[in-house]
Amino acid sequence: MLHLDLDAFFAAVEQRDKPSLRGKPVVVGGVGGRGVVSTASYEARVYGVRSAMSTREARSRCPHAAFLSGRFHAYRETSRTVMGLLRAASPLVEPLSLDEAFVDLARADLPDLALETVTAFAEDLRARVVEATGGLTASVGVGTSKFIAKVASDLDKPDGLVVVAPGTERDLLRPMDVRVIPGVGPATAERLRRVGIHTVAELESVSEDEMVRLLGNANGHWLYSLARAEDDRPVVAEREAKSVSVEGTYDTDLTDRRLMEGLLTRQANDVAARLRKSGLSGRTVTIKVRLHDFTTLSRSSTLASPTDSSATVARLARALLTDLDTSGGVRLLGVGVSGLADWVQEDLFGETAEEEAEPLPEVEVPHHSRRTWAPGMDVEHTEHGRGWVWGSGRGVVTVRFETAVTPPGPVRSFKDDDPLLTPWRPPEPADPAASEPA
DNA sequence: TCTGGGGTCCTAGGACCC
DNA sequence: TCTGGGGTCCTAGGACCC
Repeated sequence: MLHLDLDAFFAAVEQRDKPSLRGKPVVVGGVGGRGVVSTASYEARVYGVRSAMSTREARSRCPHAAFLSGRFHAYRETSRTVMGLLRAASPLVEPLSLDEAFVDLARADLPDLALETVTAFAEDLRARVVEATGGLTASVGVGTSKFIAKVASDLDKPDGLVVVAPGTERDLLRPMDVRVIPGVGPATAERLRRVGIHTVAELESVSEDEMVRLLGNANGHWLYSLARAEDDRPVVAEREAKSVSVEGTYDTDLTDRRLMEGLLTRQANDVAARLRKSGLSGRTVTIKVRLHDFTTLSRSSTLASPTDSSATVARLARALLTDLDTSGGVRLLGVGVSGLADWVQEDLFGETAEEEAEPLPEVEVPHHSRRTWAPGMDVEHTEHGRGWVWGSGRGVVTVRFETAVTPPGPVRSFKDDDPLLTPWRPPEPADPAASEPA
């Protein structure tokens, strides 16, 4: 088994495409007030910047780094190139993410699986990755199982290769922290720590029954095996999606229910559009709500038959919100669809099922402007999203949001000559009553 | 203004059916 | 009158991964 991991992938793509960033700290991730680091280049890691760290902290540790929000199209394209390279080497390739994959070497075109053969093959593969990607390096691990290959690829990062000889697996693992085992995260590690288990060697001494008692059925059996380097998971080349979801964290907490409904509607539209694009539909709609204090709630509802309709997903999502007390403020909203079924479009030709997105509710926004707000006028404001005027009254304008991202508040920057306001355009969807000038 | 977004899998309780 | 057990589906929450 071979595991390949592209080094600091997102940051490396940025440095490849923008020569001015080469040799400099680069941080890719959320750049908003509540963003986190997705990838830090090795130059940034010197300053202690790490994945999953808040961007705020990364900025304080390394203020001179380039902070980028990411160009996923470029990452996807480069990933495709690498995966193509792997698939040319073996028909059995399992991508784990854009920057990682397992390759079944037993199915590769190799005379044998001797250490020298496999080592030469892996070195050649690494060289080809550099060539095909315009300079991106990969760390590779090879071993007798997925687990060992993955552990091995981590041992000599970046730009390294480690081949673990058969028979040496358990000796390799014994001194390691239990966290090397996939599935042992912070919570499990803490549970183990409390009973005095820190290393794989210590884990080995626990009976299977005790392990199950400690960590539950699935995790107990799983850890018992992996502690002994027993892992016969096959490479699975094609996996079917089980859910599709969209979520967003807002720079300031949401308090306006109408706005929350509008945001859920937009997310539902996005999710349903993605379902249609991939020819899927699902029966269960789930909303996710993270409150100001980070407690996370979910509510779901299952339909009798699968849907890919924006209107259905949106209505269900809004209805599910009704259940929840959001008075303390909401930092995250999300919509997901699961229970997916292949769904063959009835009319393969003829009218493409270009479904109309569910219209977004309007939101009342107080403003401090003497301007006349004509319905249909575009409202562009980075802090409050983009939309158009739906109606207006004294000191208040009703905005139908297209892309609202934060809750409405006083619209400070709306001045009479505000460049963010553009001339009238016809409202859509047309509502005769609302297009009367105010 | 600590704490992303897209996922997967597991657990546990309740409803319901046989 | 009191008490079954297995299986499936649904819901909510949590751990984990990259």
